[in-house]
Amino acid sequence: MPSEYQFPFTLRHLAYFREVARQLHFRRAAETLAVAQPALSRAIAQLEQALGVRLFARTRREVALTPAGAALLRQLDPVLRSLASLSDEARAAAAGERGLVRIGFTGLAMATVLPAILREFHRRHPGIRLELNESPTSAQLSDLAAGDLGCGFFHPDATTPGLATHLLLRERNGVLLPAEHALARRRELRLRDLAATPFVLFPRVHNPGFYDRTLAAFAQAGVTPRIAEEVWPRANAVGLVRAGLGVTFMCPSEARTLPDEVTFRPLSGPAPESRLVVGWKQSESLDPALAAFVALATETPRRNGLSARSLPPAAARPR
Amino acid sequence: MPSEYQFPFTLRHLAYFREVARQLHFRRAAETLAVAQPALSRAIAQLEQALGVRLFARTRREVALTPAGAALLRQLDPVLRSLASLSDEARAAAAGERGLVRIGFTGLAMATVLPAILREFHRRHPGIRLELNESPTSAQLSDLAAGDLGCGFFHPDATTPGLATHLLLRERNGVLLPAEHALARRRELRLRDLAATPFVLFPRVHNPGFYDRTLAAFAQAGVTPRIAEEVWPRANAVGLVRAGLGVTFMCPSEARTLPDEVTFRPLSGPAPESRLVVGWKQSESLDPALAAFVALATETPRRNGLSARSLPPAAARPR
DNA sequence: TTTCTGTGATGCCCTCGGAGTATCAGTTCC
DNA sequence: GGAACTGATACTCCGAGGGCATCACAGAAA
Repeated sequence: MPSEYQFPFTLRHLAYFREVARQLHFRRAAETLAVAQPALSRAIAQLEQALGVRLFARTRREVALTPAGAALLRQLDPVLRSLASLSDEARAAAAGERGLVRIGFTGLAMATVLPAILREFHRRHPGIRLELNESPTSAQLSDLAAGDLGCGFFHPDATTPGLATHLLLRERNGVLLPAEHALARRRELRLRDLAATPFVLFPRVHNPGFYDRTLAAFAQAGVTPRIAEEVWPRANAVGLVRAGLGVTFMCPSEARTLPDEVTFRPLSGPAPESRLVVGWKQSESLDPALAAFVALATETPRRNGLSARSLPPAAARPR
Repeated sequence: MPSEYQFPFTLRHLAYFREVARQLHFRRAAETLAVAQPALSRAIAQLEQALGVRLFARTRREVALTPAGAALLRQLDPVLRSLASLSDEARAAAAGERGLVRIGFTGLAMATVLPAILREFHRRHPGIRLELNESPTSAQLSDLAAGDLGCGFFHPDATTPGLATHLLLRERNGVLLPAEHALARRRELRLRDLAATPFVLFPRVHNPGFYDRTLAAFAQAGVTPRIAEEVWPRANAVGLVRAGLGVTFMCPSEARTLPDEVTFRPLSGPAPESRLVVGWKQSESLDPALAAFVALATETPRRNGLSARSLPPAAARPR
């Protein structure tokens, strides 16, 4: 591994060489470079000695490039150009015009608010790349704490210290059931109607908040649910319902595009509630690219197709 | 056009930054770089001021990269690498391991000696690119004089001053005639047999030496040729012969792969002679890449499939 | 041939910036 | 509260880079 770069020349030498090579005339090049001619002669001599190669064939009357000089000149411009762009790139990164934001999300986020946010963000900040990872709430929380994730779209449990969150979505769930299910003919269901029906749920660890609210809703309705299967990610629950293994809960937002063999019905009375937040690590100096993303994600979310009344005031704002 | 590159930083700044960014520790980085820690602190501060961007987030106890610093670090290595390769490339060019040789050639050269030379040269000097242009002798001579051509494979006329040449090929021509031609049944022909047959030749200007030797051979045989067509490049003469428009001269070397409709027959007695030389501009300091090519082209040419006795001693050698 | 003009190289001196030493100011751990 | 460690600052020194004057040489002009 090249741990050290030691250069036998300086950028000054290279810039001087370039000008002499372009003009093939020391005096004029010196004038262009705004230095005296002797300084230029010395600088070129130093560069030649540093490289161990003669760069110019000088007669008393003419200056010509040697093959080595020609090779150097040919290769020099791209290098100088990318060197010059270094500062611009660094400034762009500082201004949040470049960068990478690592984003975690759950299936509900991708089914609801996330696509619109991504599209808009890419429009506003084309220089910032996004890295998207679907992962459960629990994993996102630890990744956020470890700094492996810039921000996450997840389902909040208790508030985690050091984490700022902003509520994006709060929806009463409905029920997804096989189309041929007896209850599918009703327009609306109640939890207690489902006492005898096996449920498809998910491992509590992945989203304990929603899991617990679900069981609380059952308790409130005076029913003990029959949990037939646990599956993850939740999107796979649709397949199990379709196969007739049971019914499951689902947000109305998620229920827009469904196969024919399943039916979505809203719940009246007690119902589990899904909450989606965007969360990021509290910090006084947020990465500019991340700050830009969070700013967009926490904007007034009317354009996400949610009715304004379903949303509480913002919990926190970056910066 | 960016005529001037002015850098607000030096390579020293960049190398220092890189080391601090890698170690995230000023004191240890200073030790690695073999400077005192204050010098490093100042250099980084200067770089930050020059770029107008904070590169490190320093607490009294910890150093971290800012987004700008991360961006700079990410982009820096490739630039430093190509910068470091500059000297190697220049040295390689001086040593003749890099470069470009512009080569002119005629059809005869490509049909005989050139392919083997090109193959061997590419094997020995993979870093040197070759630019190949087919052009007549006259054009090559002026291009060589003007420096637009490094060396040429052509048919010598009078020796041109300032040009070094080396004879590669000297062959008595035979005759190429349509397969159904009456004379095609003979194993060998004489020029005077061809008195009544129309000839396909070429404009004298393109190769006056061979043209004149051809007419001289006719005169020696006591025949005045009937010139039916003039065509250039000479390879196209095969097509005309094939079409039955006449016969033409050809080297045995060229006559190895021919269509069925034409027949090659050697000449006994007087016959025009083709000469092929490689020539280059006489100079005390030849471009290393060109020198390498000329050295190969003027090597003992046995491997070109020519009998040694048909070749005079080398006329000149580079260097 | 001689003179003149223009080329890049060299000698001398000065200045400015980078480096080292010593030290400071703040943080963390015991 | 002290010890140990961090990066930043003050001060001095020195050498690299620059300018000015000049040299050595090659063509052009007379």
